[in-house]
Amino acid sequence: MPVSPALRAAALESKAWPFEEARKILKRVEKSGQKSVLFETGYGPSGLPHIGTFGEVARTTMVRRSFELMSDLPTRLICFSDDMDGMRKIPENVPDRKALEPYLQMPLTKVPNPFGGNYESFGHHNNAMLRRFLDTYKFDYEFASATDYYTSGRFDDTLIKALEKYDDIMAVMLPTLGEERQATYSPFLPISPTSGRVLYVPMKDVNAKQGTITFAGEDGADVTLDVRGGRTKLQWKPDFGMRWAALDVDFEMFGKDHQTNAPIYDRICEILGKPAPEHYVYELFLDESGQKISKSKGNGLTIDEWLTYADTESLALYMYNRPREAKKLYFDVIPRAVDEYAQFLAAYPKQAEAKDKLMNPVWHIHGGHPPQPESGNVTFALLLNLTTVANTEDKAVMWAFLKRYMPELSPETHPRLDKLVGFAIRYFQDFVKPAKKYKLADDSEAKALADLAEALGKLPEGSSPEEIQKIVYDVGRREPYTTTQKDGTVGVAQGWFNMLYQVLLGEERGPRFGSFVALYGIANTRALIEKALKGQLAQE
RNA sequence: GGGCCCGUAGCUCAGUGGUAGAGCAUCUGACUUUUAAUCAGAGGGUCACUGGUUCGAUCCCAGUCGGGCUCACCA
Repeated sequence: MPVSPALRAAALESKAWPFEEARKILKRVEKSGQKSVLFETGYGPSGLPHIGTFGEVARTTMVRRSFELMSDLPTRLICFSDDMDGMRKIPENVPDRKALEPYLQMPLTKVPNPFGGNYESFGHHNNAMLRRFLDTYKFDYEFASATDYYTSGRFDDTLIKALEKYDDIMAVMLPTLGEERQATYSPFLPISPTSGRVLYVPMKDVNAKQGTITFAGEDGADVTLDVRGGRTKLQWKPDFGMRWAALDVDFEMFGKDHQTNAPIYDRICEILGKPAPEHYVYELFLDESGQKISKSKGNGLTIDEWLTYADTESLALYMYNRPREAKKLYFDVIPRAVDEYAQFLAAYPKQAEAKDKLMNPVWHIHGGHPPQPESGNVTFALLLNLTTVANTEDKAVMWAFLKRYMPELSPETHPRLDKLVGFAIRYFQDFVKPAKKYKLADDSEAKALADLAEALGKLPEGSSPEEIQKIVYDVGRREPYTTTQKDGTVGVAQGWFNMLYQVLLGEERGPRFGSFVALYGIANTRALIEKALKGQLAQE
């Protein structure tokens, strides 16, 4: 789709971070005169997809879409899995760990899949998980496997180049290593022709003309191996640079943990004759108490947890916001993200100037095509509150509450709201309900409740909230709940209602009780009272 | 030590070269048969500090102080 000149001009000026990054790429392509642009994200073989994976692809895509506003050059995104890496240790979370022991140090694509199934190997399994993950969020990407790329020969030319520049590469690498490691370091890792393991051994000879390396094999005898066709792979740092050079990668972002090493990857890439890609360093996430989130610690939020309680758009907003800040990632940020997203989306159609539209996060979240916002302004914070008040796990009851106040709403016309209702109910089930503390009714309270149940029983199902409320007051007008009103008549004290909430709902406060009964149902309420009188609620 | 980021209301955080903002919390008032997904309002900030650029700086620049994260022969 052609980009309007006004939009393009705004993109070239915009201060939104994806545009800042895209401009760096634009400068680069103007200089090189290249005809296409390649974005890359990379994955370690061990980790299953996690929230950082989502963030990296989402953010890279934001830069990509921003770039497309500035330039007509075609772009691609490659998601590269380093599945040829040796299995250094057996992951904790696999069945029958012992069965994997014989495969230690072998490329992951040679390790049998501990999860069984149709996948050729553990690596293939992990790749499939990654792809399924990315597909779930409808990312536009091309998957790439290190094993495929190495074995098919796509890296061969660059590997030969690395042999030619072997000394230069060593000169970059050695100063970054400790003394001990320096003695044995090699940028080339042969795959043992006998055992299939990835070998970390020093080189005895490198021959660029022949395309071979020579090293001491596992039995001690010298082995000479052609580096091409997947017979060798490169060490981590040179591998980055080699890959960038071989694929002509233009942009790759990564977390701060790579920051110090990035200049080394870049240098290798340049030694291999290609300009290093543009980079963007993002911050890692912290948990509620400010500790770094790590998979092994299991702190912070997982992507599944986020998406249990909120939608993808809210997570994308979180990822858009200030990638360079170490942000806390825990439950409390979710409702806010959901509501802010809705606010930004509602504002978008009203924004007349391209400049403002491009500063709106929803432009980036939706790649320039945000959907129409829904009418109504029910916030997620409100819905979360409402589940507590309504004390329900039933969407229909939630909607009944909603419609009483805003009759124009319905699940059919407001599908997004309906989804949020579902999320709010999960929140209720997981956080509110377990925290409930039901009070056990004492004798006089039990008597009052029994009277209430009886009085309610005389009302027909479907009575109005007002009728029910009248009964509730009538029954409550007894000791110790009476109070004298301004006009001198006998009224019902707040304590009566507090008792009802504490005993029946496990809350300190609640909705207007007549409304609650009308929506919850008279028979249901009587059953609830019965359970309370038997002490069943307090036991739960 | 190198690098990155942060410092704005009691708390969590937005924000912009032109009179400081939200949510929560606090307080006040109204209303309902004293129950709140109600309504109206209030208080509270040297925008860390110092200098510079500018007609004007919370914002840009330099420095200072304070805090967080990251890197050390793992990819």
